[in-house]
Amino acid sequence: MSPRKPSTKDLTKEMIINEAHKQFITKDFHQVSMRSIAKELGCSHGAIYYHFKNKAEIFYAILGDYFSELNNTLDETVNGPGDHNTKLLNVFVGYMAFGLNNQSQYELMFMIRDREIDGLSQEAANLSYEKFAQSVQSLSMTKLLISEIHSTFIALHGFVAHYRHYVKNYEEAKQAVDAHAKFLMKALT
Amino acid sequence: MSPRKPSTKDLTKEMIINEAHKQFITKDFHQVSMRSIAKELGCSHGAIYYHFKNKAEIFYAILGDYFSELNNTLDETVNGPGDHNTKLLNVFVGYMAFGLNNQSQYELMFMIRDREIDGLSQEAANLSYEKFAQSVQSLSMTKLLISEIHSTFIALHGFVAHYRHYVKNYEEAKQAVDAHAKFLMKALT
DNA sequence: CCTCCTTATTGACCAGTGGTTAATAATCAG
DNA sequence: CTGATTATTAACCACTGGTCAATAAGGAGG
Repeated sequence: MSPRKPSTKDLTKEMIINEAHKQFITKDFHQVSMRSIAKELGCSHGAIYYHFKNKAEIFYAILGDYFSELNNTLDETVNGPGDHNTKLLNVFVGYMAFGLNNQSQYELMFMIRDREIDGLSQEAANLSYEKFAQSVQSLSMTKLLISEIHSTFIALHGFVAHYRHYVKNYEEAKQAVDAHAKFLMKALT
Repeated sequence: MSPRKPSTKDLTKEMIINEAHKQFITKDFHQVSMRSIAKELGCSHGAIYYHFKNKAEIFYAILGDYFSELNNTLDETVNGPGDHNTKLLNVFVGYMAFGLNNQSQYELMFMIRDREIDGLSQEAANLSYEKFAQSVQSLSMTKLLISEIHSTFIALHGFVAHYRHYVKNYEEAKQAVDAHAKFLMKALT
């Protein structure tokens, strides 16, 4: 009745995710194909479908870590040193830096709304936004409108969505990031 | 030496563009295929390649009109009635409305930076941005920083990029559009 | 050891994509 | 009618995501 021992080193979910992740760092979702993953893993692309029901599922599995990273960055900024205004500014900078340093991932996390999301990535995105909203409110001197926080988020999102075509990482857009963060500070006070 | 008369009704560039445009209204760039265009036109998809060197060229040909429309909307708002502040607000609202009412087109105009742009769409996008920047400055009471105008544009872009996943047109996001426009007004004053 | 059952994997297949190209049909000029 | 030019087709290429019958690999029980 017992199944085959998983100890024998066949293809594992982990191996697939690792390989997909590896390629995902330099290519985007559409450029990483099931066949390119299989080829690098030395198996047929059909085998992958035994472990994942489709391509999206592989990449959604990867995104979990990135949502965590984004949330942690947020937490660390909020709970870190400095006055409220500085922290708030750093929350903005941190968000943009994350987006620019993880462009392929950011795209899948917040930009692609592929056919029939299982709500998987969608839910995590909403959670991240909630955390962002609460952090911004807690760091603000005054009571903010929900729409103000939302507009702020959208403005940050717009920055990442725009600059990812022109820079490879945060470093290359540092000045613009700072300016945008200050612009948003002004809008909130 | 003269070629065949173009008067005979074969396949024309115009017919192809019209059909592509027609499908482009309800589907996005990736969903409209050379074969779907050819099928509707009653020709083989290979024939299209005689008139256009590739798929992108067809769609870039379409975008010209949309850039014009966007620019015209901007002009009309600036030269229309109302005080400066109201006009400025309407510039913001107009931009977002355009983006939400022409989502597929907006995507190609400002979001997709496909492999090796000929600078075709890129250039038009820059021109549109320049027009926007000048309009905003001319309507503003104070001298604005370039970075402020840029941040404003990016915030508008972010709004469209975000909301296009949730609404079908401007009407459905009217409230949020207004709030966002007011938010940006606050940031600029 | 041998059979049975489960799991994991292959490779052929499907329908679709953008793009190329040799052959050919259609048309015109001389 | 002949020859040149243009426009079109259909077969082809190399891809994509996805499915599935056949099968290899291994463990459990007799």
